Amino acid sequence: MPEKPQHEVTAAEDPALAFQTHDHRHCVGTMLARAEAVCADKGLRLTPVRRRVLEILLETHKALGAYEVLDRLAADGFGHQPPVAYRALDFLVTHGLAHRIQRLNAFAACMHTTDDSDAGHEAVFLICRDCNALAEAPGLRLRAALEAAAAGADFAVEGAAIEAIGLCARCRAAAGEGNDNAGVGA
Amino acid sequence: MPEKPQHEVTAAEDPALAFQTHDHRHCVGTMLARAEAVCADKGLRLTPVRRRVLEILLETHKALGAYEVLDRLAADGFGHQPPVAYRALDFLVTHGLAHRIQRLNAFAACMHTTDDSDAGHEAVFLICRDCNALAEAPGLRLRAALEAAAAGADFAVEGAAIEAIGLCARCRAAAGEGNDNAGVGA
DNA sequence: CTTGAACTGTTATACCGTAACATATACTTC
DNA sequence: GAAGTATATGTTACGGTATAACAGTTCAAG
Ligand SMILES: [Zn+2]
Ligand SMILES: [Zn+2]
Ligand SMILES: [Zn+2]
Ligand SMILES: [Zn+2]
Repeated sequence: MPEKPQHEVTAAEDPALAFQTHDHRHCVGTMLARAEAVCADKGLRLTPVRRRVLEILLETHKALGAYEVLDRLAADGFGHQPPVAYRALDFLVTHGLAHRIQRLNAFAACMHTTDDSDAGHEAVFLICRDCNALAEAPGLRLRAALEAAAAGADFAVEGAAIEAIGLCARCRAAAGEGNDNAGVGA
Repeated sequence: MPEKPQHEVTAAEDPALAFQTHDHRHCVGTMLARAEAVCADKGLRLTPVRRRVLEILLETHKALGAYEVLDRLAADGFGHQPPVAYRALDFLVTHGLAHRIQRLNAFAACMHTTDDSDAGHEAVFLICRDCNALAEAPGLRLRAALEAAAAGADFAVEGAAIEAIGLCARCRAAAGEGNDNAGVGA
């Protein structure tokens, strides 16, 4: 069954979209614009490599390995060596424009519009083990629960990685009906 | 200031102990006994390598890299090749006797006595960025909060890694007073 | 234009993890 | 106990992930 037409909403506002067919150009445009705004605001330089890396990450709601990113960069005429990718990725992660997904040794574009707690903001990552799509859900509640749990050990939380593995609605449905369906989120 | 004398409590019952001076032999004894009980119960074989790996992990409330474990194994007359360590570690992780800490690409002995949800039980890891000590706090509340957050994206959580970075009480105190203090937890 | 800081690119290397196969040990069945 | 099967241990070899160190380039002032 085909999806209903989408209105102008990005996965930044509704994480569930990452697992659905949607007009992804809105996601890309919104997040790229935010990146430019953030950099202008903080006096950071969104150089060609960095911008291209962000674009590459934004192409899909999935996490990409550094070497995958590197291959794409190389194909675009940038450097062919790991540090080229890692440095750009570090820049994006440091300034809250991308996230490292520990579990996958991979990176994904940040999907937040709210630049209130810009760098190192808290997020929860939902990773579908079937289609590999990745959504970024708001983690404020979880952060509070985490700090409560940590308080019991007299531990001061500075940052947290919260990564859940599971099945998105689409893949659950497919599994239940013996259906097969193609990729999503790009 | 020296710590007050400890009674017979392990880090399994009080995660905070992982960050304090304590009689660690209780931790080791308790967890080793639990491992044997679990294996006997499930018909698993806690072979010499596996047992030794668990002992190595139990030596300290810190996460150890696979190659670090391997070096210790080799020194004890076991194999010198990576798979020797990885297989034993996989066994321990699979059966809930150890955990993989994604953020550190490292492993730590499980510090739970409650074998209710034996394998793959949920836990929150608190990692002190200063002394590298690691505590395992109960994660039931967080798991609930996580499922609630995931429900918003119609995502079914099957497993989660929750890893917090921060400062333990001891290291906070040391930082605050310009003190220096030695290692802890072993 | 000069100077220093930041960015890009390179070589080389270290760390983390697994595939594939050979050997040895432990259970099962006769 | 012997034969056969499953499990565990050990080895070689390789692939994926990440960083150190250094050289050249671009940029923003001064
Ligand atoms: Zn999108
Ligand atoms: Zn999915
Ligand atoms: Zn202990
Ligand atoms: Zn500490």
